[in-house]
Amino acid sequence: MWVSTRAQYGMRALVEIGLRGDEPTSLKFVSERQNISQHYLEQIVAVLRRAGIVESVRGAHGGYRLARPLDEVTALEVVELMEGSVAPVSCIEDSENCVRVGNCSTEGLWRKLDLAVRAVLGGTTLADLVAERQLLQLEPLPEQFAGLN
Amino acid sequence: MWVSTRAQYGMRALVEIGLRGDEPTSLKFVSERQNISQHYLEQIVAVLRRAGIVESVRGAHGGYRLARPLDEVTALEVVELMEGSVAPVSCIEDSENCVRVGNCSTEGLWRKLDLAVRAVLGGTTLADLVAERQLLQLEPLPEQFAGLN
DNA sequence: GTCAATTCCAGGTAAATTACACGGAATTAT
DNA sequence: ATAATTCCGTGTAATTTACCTGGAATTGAC
Repeated sequence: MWVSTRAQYGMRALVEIGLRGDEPTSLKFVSERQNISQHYLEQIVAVLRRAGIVESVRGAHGGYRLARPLDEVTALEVVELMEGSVAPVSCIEDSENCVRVGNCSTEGLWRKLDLAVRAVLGGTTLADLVAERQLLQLEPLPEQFAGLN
Repeated sequence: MWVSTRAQYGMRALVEIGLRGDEPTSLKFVSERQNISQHYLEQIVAVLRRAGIVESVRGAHGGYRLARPLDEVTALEVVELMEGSVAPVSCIEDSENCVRVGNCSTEGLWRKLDLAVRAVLGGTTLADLVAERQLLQLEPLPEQFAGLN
């Protein structure tokens, strides 16, 4: 039930980018604040760009900004994009994939799990995460967390 | 958000074993009915045995039976055992693991996800799965599914 | 007491995935 | 011009996954 670092980093990067509104946010900035390899971030954000979640501004003082309003990007969309799928087992996505489909003792369980995951991720948008992040920033953070979260 | 085949196979094997009550069920039988490599099953069931979920009967006509009542084995226990953990990210299991803990914009999301997964898996026992399996068997299956599910 | 059916065990392994790094080309504000 | 950035293809080490191999130990049936 693991979420890859690609998806984790993608989410954290989007919050960072979303937080700064229309001003383009550079990956150098994100990578420093979030302690993520810049080169790795490039690959991750490239996927987000091709999917129309962020848009890029090239050149000096360039960076990325959200291509859509905060509340129109769900965590489900992001995780599904970075992960390929959120389904716990292959037969749920791709019914053809399994001879047992419709006749399997565990199919119902995985289906319930899939729905629960989709409910949580689909019910959370970047707007929620940015809001949470801003709340956190109100309380001054201890030194060790400076520049993080 | 993937569940490994180890966990999938483990669940299916347990349903098969649970279905036959006190009579020990051989892995040959399980592997044929469920189309799972017998050697791979050995490794999986060995883990279940060491965890006290099944017990073995050695020798001819041996096999495995459940070590506990059907309704005292949750899917959560099995998946957690086979997978090591069901947490979506490491910082949830092991708070020490993350400098950002308590100060992270995405922590809440992963925590909600973890709870939802635990609710579904923890709310399902082998008794539920065996019952579902028995319902399926009432309707005669098409030829191609004979011996499956 | 032999034989067949089984669990038990200690390895090995090929393929895929993950989480990056490397090196540079193209673009643009200053 | 220069410096800051995105963009792009490729490489790679480590880990994980999903198995297989080859046997030893145990036990019921005859």
